[in-house]
Amino acid sequence: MQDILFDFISKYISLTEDEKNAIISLNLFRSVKKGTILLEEGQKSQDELFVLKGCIRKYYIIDGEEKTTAFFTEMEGLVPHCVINNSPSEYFISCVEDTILTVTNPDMGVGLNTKFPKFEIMCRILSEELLAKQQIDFDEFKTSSPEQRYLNLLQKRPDLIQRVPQHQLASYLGIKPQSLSRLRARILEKSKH
Amino acid sequence: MQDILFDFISKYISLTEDEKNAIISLNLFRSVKKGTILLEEGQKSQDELFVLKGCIRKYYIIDGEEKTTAFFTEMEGLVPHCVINNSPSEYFISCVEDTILTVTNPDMGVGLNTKFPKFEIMCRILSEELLAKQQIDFDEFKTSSPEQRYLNLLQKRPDLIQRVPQHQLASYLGIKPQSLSRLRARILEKSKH
DNA sequence: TTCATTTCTTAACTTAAGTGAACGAGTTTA
DNA sequence: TAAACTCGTTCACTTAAGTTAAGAAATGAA
Repeated sequence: MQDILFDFISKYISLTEDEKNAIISLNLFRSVKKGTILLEEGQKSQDELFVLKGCIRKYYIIDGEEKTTAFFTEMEGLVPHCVINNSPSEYFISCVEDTILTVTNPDMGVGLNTKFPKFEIMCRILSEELLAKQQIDFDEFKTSSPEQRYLNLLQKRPDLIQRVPQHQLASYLGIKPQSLSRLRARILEKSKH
Repeated sequence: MQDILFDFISKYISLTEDEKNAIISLNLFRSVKKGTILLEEGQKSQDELFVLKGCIRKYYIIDGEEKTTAFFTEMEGLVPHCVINNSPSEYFISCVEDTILTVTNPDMGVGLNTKFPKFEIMCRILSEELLAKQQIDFDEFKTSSPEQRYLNLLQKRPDLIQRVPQHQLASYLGIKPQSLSRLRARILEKSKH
C-alpha cells in the first residue's frame, strides 16, 4: 500500500530511504468502510485526505437534500475548507466505497515539512496543479448544459459513472436524479438515430 | 497607485523600504483602456495579472459565442492557465473598464523571490486562499439555480451588476441574456408580491 | 428468506431556460 | 447627420429541467 503512495510522490520529488521511513513511522494510512463519514458539517477537523484506493465524496445538506459537489478517487487529495480557515465544516465527506487513504494534519506536517523541505515544494506544486485543474473544471461546468456535462464526464471519468450511485452523480452534474435518467434515455434514443 | 499595492501586500507580509523600492524598480504598473485585450486565445503568455483599479474579464469563444467565466476587480489577481502549464491560452482576457493593474512574469519573479523569500510565502498563502474561495464558489454554483445565483451575486458582488454589461453577466451566471432579462423581471414581479 | 429501504426509472404536469425575431435606446462610424 | 451596430428587453414558441407520484429493481437487515 505504501508503495502506491511513494510511486505518487516520486512524480514530484525523490525520496531517500530515511525519508520514506520517516513517512511510514507517521502511521498515516487508514482503511475505511463504504458509508463511513470522514467529516461532518459543523465539525472542526484538521485532517487532510489523500485517496490511495477507493472513492470519497463531498456533499452538502441543503434544505434536507444531499448536494454532492465532488468525488475523489485514486491519487486525488483534498484539504477541506475547514482546515484552511479553521472554521466549522459546511459539508460532509463520506466513503462511496471501501477506501484506503492517508490522513495528515498540520501537527504532523510541521514536523515533516521542517525536517524535509521537499514536502513544502511538493505541496506547492500540488496546490498549483489543483487550482489550475479546478479553474478549467469550473469553466467547463459554466459553459455547458447538463447533457454536455454528462457526455463530458463520460469522456473524462467514465469510471465514476460506474462506481457512483446515479442520484449522487445527478447532483454532481447540477440536476435531479429524474433528469439524469431522462437525459440518459434521450442520449440513447439519439444514438439509435 | 503604488500605495494601493503596498497596502494590499501588507496584509500578508511586511516590507522594508528597500523591498518596496525593489518592487517599484520592476516597473510593474500598466494602465489600460476599456476594451483592451490582455490575453488572446492561442497566445502563450507568461504574464500574471493583478487588478489595482478597474475590472477585467475572462472569456472563451465557443461556437462563435462569448462565454464569460470570471471577472476580476480591485485587489483580485489571476495566473492564467497558460502560464501554469506553458501552453497556448484557451481563453481571452479583456478590460471591462479602464483598468490599472500590475503585470508580473516568472522572469521578474525569480529575481524577486530569490532576493525576498517573503514573496514566496505570500504567493503560497494567496494561492491557498484562492483555491479555497474558488471551491466554495464552484460548490455554490453547482448547488443553485440561475435565479439563486443571480440573487447570490446581488448579495456578494452588487457592484458587478452595475459595472458589467448584462450579456456578459448572463453567461457568467450560465444562462442567455434573454433569460437574465426575464429572470430579473420575474424577481421584480415577485417583490411587488 | 422475507420484509423494509433505497435506488432507479418512467410518466404526466409545471416551470424555467433556449431560440428566433422584433423593437427601441444608445453608440459608433462613415 | 444618417446609417450601421450594439445592447437590453419583450414576445411567442420550443425544449429541457423541476416536481409529484408510482412502480420495478436492487440492496440491506432481521
